[in-house]
Amino acid sequence: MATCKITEFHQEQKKRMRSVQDAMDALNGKWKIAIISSICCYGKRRFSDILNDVEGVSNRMLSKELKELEINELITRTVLPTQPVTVEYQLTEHGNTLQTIITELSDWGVVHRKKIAGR
Amino acid sequence: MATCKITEFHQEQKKRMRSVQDAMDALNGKWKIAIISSICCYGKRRFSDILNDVEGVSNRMLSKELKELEINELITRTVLPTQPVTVEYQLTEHGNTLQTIITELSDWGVVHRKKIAGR
DNA sequence: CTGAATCCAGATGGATACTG
DNA sequence: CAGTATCCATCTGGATTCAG
Repeated sequence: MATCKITEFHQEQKKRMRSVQDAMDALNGKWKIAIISSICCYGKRRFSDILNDVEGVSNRMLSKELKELEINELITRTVLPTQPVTVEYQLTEHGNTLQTIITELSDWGVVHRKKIAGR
Repeated sequence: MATCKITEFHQEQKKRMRSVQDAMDALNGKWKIAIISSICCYGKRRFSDILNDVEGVSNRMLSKELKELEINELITRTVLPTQPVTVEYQLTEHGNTLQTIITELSDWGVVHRKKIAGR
């Protein structure tokens, strides 16, 4: 609504852009939000469960994006001493702070879709 | 903080995921946030100006992403009757509703960077 | 069960040159 | 000035197979 009314492209502005980019980097990838949603939804979730929840994802991509989420400390990975091995994933506290943003993105997405396609 | 405590992967949940995806689709691309920030910052902005603001973007990509933003009705494109031609871009009302989200993403990005790199 | 490895097609994006 | 066109290297991601 209010424009920024700045006459130069401030450092401030660049920092802001960098921060947004940092956030986007952590969330980019075709499946990350869906994966987070799946885990969040159940609290804990196993590899094969997420594979089923997230429609269309391949084990290759699931593996890759889970790894990235773990590196970003958004989820934890726990190997259970079963035979054969099972692995549980869950959100970290930090990962849980994403829920606000995901909700907002979801809300905006609804408005946006109506705006664009009227569906 | 609160997990969803649901025992099945509801339609509700899938809708949510789809909405988030719709939002992400509108914002994806390496430069979109930066482009929006540049335009927002000045209210109106010309092609070559944005090209300067957004460090690293090529005219090819700028053109492409501006076009996508326009399709998503986030910005408007106005050709001015000058010689040679100049073009002004500005945020639509709908585009302005993104500012909340961008701010939140930025805030989360700051926390996230501290968390990950301690910078 | 949970991945890693390989192969491969298609998308992405930079550099450069060109047009109205 | 504001793009478009072309070439080309790299990245992405699906399908399939293999391994602990």
